Amino acid sequence: MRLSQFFLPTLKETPSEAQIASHRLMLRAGMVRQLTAGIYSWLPLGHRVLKKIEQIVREEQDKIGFNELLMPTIQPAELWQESGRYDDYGLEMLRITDRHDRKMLFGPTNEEAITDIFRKDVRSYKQLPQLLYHIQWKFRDEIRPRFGVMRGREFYMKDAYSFDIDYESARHTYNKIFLAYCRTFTRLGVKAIPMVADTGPIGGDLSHEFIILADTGESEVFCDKKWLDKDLTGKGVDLNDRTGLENWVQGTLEDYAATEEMHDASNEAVTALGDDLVTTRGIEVGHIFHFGTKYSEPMGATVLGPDGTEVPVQMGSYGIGVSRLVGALIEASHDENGIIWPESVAPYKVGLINLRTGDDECDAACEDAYAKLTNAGIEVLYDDRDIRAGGKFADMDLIGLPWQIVIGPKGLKNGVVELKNRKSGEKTEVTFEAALNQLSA
RNA sequence: CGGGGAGUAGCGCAGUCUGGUAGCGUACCUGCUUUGGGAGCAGGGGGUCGCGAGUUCGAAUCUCGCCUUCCCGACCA
Repeated sequence: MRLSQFFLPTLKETPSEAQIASHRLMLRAGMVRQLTAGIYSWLPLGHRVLKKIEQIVREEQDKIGFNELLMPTIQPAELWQESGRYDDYGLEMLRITDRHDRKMLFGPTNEEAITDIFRKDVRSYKQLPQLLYHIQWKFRDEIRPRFGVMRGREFYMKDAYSFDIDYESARHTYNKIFLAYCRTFTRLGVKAIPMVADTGPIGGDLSHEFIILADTGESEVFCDKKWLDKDLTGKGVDLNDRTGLENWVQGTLEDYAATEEMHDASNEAVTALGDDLVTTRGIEVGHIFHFGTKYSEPMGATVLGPDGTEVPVQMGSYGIGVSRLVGALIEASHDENGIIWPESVAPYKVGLINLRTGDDECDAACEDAYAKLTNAGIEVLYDDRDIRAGGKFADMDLIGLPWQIVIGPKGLKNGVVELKNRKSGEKTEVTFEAALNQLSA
């Protein structure tokens, strides 16, 4: 993409409403613009990151056998009256009325809707388990939206739902999701620590939150320092081996980690840690629940078992805050000059900087580099704008692409370009071909 | 919802106390000179001063009401 043809409204100064790093940087880097409190438009750069995160989340769901579908954002009130949550959910649910005076709502989550889909078409235990998910916008009318996309009212979430015949089977599904989440966050380039969680209004008895450690996190968290460099990729774990997977999950959860609500300072496991207990703040980016028959029972989601009796199915739901992750990743990775994207979610892999737009030799070298990078399948953002070098450097650091290739008259005289790593700040002078090779690797 | 800020050009701000032609920086447009980490000079465009009432000869400024937004707290992917 040529920057001259890209909508990238970067800001030199921070709009006064933005307080925390991710919000400031998302506005300055031209990723989002606020429409009203807690509701944002995603500009091209932000949209690319959102879609990259979404795709990684999707791939890891698909790998454990979940089926993607898409449910509506608007739901009828009756469904929620059936589950009993229409009254329970409170003011956070945005309620609306259609032209026939029918009560509708903008979905804050989809347990009811998915249960309705399930109950209409699944009749037998032989059809279980059913593993379904979608990635869709949600609306929760937060009392106080804040921190940009981290606590918006409208947000993009992956929510998965499972239906199993019994607890053992449901627990296996839970374990699969647990592994998929560990892998998802690892691929996103962050450490998200699973912590035993309060099940809250969704209910149930088995639940973990995945928390990214960051100073600006919303809640205080406590964990064994072993978590900080623990491998969560679950290499070699066989998804079909129930016992093996269960053992891996239990082994992983062996070390202490708890959110503020669940933390118990007098617990033996905590006191034994001593200085190895890390106290910091965290951002919740995922939450998984097993809640049994909480919805299947009132809503009549039953199947016939092998013995011919009708049983309510065992359900679970599993969420990842996709739009929140954009902010959370920035909180976890930035410096005074801007964002530092992990390569897996960067809007482009490389920024190509033409230091002297308008200079024939520079333009030709950059055009050649742009074509070669593009042909090599490398996502490149080419800054061909006719502005001074300083502005290009500043913008490129701000938007945080992992690599920069800087081409200017001085380097060209010596047949070299500058290759800069955004994260380490390391700059090397190499031939363009060497840079291309390194980036292709 | 309780407490505390803020609404003046795209963004950052001054002006409000003490009423009298709406300003500065930056961004934007034109020209010239520049060009390796946010250039210089000259010229130029852009404002219902959040909205509505009121007081006054006259309101960004004073009074009343409303709206929006940000921060702290209780709640949450």
